[in-house]
Amino acid sequence: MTSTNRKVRTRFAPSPTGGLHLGGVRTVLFNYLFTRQHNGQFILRIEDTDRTRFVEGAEAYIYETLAWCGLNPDESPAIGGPFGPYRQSERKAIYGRYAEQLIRDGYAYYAFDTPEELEAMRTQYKTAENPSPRYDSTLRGKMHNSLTLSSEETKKLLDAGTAYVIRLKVPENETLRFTDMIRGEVVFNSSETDDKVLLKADGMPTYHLAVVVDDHLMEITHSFRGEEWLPSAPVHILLWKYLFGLENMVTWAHLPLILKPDGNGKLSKRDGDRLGFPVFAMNWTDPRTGDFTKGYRELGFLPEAFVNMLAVLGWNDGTEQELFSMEELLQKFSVEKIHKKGAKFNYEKALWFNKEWIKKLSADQLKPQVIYWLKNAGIDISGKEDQLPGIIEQVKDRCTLLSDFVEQTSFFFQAPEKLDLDAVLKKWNDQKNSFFIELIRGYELATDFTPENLEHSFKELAAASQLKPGELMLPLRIMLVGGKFGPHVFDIAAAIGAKATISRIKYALSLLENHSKDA
RNA sequence: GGAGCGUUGGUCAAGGGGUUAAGACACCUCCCUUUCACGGAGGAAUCACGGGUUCGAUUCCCGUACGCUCUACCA
Repeated sequence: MTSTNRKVRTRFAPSPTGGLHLGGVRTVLFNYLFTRQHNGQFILRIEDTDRTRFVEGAEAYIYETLAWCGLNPDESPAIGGPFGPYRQSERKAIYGRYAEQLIRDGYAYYAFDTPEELEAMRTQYKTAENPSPRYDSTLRGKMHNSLTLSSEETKKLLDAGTAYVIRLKVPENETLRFTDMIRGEVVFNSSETDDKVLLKADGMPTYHLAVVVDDHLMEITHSFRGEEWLPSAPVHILLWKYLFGLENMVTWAHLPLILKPDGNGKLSKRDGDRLGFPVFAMNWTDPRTGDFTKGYRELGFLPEAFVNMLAVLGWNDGTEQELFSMEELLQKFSVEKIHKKGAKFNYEKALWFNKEWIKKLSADQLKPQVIYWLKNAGIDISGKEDQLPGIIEQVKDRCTLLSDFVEQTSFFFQAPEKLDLDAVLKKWNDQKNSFFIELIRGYELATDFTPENLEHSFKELAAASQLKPGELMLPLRIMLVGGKFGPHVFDIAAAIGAKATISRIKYALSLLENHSKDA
């Protein structure tokens, strides 16, 4: 009946008020997957009708986030399209016309109540049973509007330039229903919704008017939005009915919320700050306050992992599979399998996804990212680029975040800055010291510096010195790597070469000697 | 207060009238590993509660409880 024969068109309609929240990106993802599966078009529309909340740079941030995630729109303010403009602030006149039309048709009215009057109404009618009185059919007769005023009075006020809003005249006791793609049929009674403001005093529309008008004008067929919008669906249903016909209404899908890990409730940026994980996709600095908020990208997440993690937060294909590439998501995603229940966000699991994706990607695929992180950390890899894929291959199973590549690979390029001497000091003695002096001699003479040869001569010397190799390997590791981590120690020695190996051993020996003296 | 939505292990979840109720994260034990990881083996749930329907309900229906969202000239 509705849009089955129309070309699928969806939209993501964020407000440019700050960084993009996890939930926002997931909404984009589901939009995108659904749209691509139906060979439709995905539109980015900027809902900047609230001038007071507009934040410079937020729109650019949105483009960058979508690009990073590989979720680019087909139409947007930046790239244009046949249904522009795509910024609601630039469509102001359009909404005004529809609001006036609603008034002419008797579905809306002018309201002149000042904020103070509204406040007075709320306190006056507030009772224990009704803590938040609404501007609705029961009360509008008592307020200052074109329904209670004579048409002459109304005209006079309008002509005098009196500030006004246009409110929807919500009918009494009307059953309003629609079929949600995720929840099935949802029913409301119109008496439960108030006379929502459609057009604000500054002439800008509220979300309710703008979303319906634009969805119609932009020929949107399916609308994915967060569950927090469900209670305002009756307003939108009414608007569709009065303006464009219920038969043309978009098909809605109200997505479950992403909840905070502890306790309950919507996940907010503050929860991330409090619990120590990002909620925004990328770093964000509020230009007004200077407040800085960390993002997933800069923390060292791969976009593949970020998208994957979001996809399975509230969706699952019914199998055991958890790791999905974008191609697989495009193939397997289905709205029917989106959950109804909100999911508590689990950062540990998000890290796990990143770790899995680092393991999953090849060294070549990881290489540009690793180079970026190493350069950022001031590590000079010049002359060793060719070795990088091999090095990445050796350490990638040990990395959870891309940033971990710095610690896990830096010792291949430069001597460790700090040595975990405590790890060796406890069991250090002259015998071991002599062993390493001998080892240096041996390695200086070594012609074939392969891991196998190095290990072989190391063990031979250990046996000759009557020492257990196990007690010597950790010291060697500390000397070369700086700490108790990393790939096999002889692989590292071979990779950095004889010269570096020997100088690092010598340097460590000198430190150990000083410590022994001190003690 | 009201309305709407929801309720399978600590978390994410599969499943769905008859099952030993999958799997993953985290946690614990062990194996592998002369580091750290990877990997491997194992450990824990009568599916919120109460009624129905049924030969049989975690699965269907109705209540209850609990939770969430909304209740702005914000989206």
